[in-house]
Amino acid sequence: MIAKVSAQIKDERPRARGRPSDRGGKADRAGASKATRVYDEIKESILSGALEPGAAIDKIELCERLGVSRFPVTTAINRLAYERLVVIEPQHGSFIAKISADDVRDLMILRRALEVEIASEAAQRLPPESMAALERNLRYQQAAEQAKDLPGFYALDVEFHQIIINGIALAHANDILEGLRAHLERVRRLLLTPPGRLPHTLREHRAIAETIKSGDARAARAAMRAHLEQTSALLATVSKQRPDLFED
Amino acid sequence: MIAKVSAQIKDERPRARGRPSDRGGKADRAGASKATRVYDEIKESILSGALEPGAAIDKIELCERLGVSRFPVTTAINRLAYERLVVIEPQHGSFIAKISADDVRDLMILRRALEVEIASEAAQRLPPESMAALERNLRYQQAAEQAKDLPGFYALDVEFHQIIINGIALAHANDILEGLRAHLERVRRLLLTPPGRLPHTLREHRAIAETIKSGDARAARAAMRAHLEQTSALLATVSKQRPDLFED
DNA sequence: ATATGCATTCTGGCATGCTAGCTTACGATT
DNA sequence: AATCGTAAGCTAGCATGCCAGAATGCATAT
Repeated sequence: MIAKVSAQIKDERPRARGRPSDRGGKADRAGASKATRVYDEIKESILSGALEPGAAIDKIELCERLGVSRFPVTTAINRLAYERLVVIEPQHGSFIAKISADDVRDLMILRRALEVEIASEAAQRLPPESMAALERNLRYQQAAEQAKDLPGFYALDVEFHQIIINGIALAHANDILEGLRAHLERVRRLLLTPPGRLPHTLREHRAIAETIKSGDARAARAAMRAHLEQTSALLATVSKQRPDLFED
Repeated sequence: MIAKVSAQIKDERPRARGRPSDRGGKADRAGASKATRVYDEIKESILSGALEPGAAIDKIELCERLGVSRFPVTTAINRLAYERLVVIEPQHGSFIAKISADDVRDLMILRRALEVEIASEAAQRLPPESMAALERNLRYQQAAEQAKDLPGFYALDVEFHQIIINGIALAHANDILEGLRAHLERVRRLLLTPPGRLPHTLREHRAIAETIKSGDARAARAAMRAHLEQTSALLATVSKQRPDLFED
């Protein structure tokens, strides 16, 4: 028996299903590769705002703090660069991507385009389980709204949209929207949604669920479009009040 | 202007080391990093069909053939895995992603959703230079159609759509559609478009350009939707004739 | 003959040392 | 004093060696 040190590597369980970007689940920190763990760590820091736009990423410090070598960190940063959350300047440094107001606008256009189409598809072929999940989610939303639980409501909001996407099994759409939402999430955490909008949002969600349930693709389209146009408008107005948060 | 592939890296021009006449091949991207060159190389092989779906990627052979170490190859394959063109199975191997008929259908839904929205935006704010480029592109398309130059026509087809996207400066949309098109390109090269459709395609392109020029967002939407629904239908019917090319 | 176990030999993940470009700051020259 | 050239210190890119998991094939036992 060799007295191998292997530092803190003890409970490595690389599950057979080791995909770089699995579903949007939360409990995916256990059996992943080091690169994936570092990726998750940095991404969370970016989305939460702990790493501010434009800030340099100190790889060495990250290596020491996470107890890994530079390789997983480099791999993780490459992934983040691919989704444009960081910008790599060769032979110079890696930096947290800045947010431009134009980008936010564009991202919302794209998100709207995709989700409107998805709503249409869902009206035609959302499986009953997903419909049930949607209605259950709406009941929780109501509870969160009455309790004025803003973070809870937001989590349910995200889940609401995800149930629809997962229901119609558009794997690529899910990936893409995940990427879009990552960017939008950054600004959302900067610009707090006014609590007064919760009842409206809940109403809009209900309208979406109802139109999907009725199977009316056109109505579902319209409901989703109206909902996301509200969100777009909100982002636009609030971001105008805080131009300091954006570049250009 | 040619869209830069994976433009998350700001500048790339590391001078090659002491090996002036590396490969006698074409110096298509002499200024890019090795990882990017390998990425381009593999991607082209996948899109062209030289590497068939399901095939294993022999890293060592790639290293020797391209004269690089395993690092750039690993980095390149990681990027490709991120866009789902290859599947990495840890401790087992990396394989060219298979094509499923469902994926093709989903990808076309997404592409349609995005491009319809983009057409609408373009009708409202496509700059005159892009409009001019569009009209010039259409004249070339006519020439290619009359010459029955199928590859040439396809290249112009791709450019046509790209002019619109670049014109309204949706950087993210460009990236995403680039990724979608990469997948769709694979099946396109497998399923040759019947030459008889060229005149129809040209007519549809003209209709799109005209509606954009007129500034009628709704009409542009409809024209783009009609065009891409034709493409979807074509892909669907032809792929039914060749089920052997897909999995499931 | 079949099934089981073991070892060979693949593979990708990871650690680490080296190379070269970019930035900055400091000192020399005018 | 202002400017320019140079060197020092950063960085990411790259090469390479090692490790562990996973398939494969062979040998052995039943």
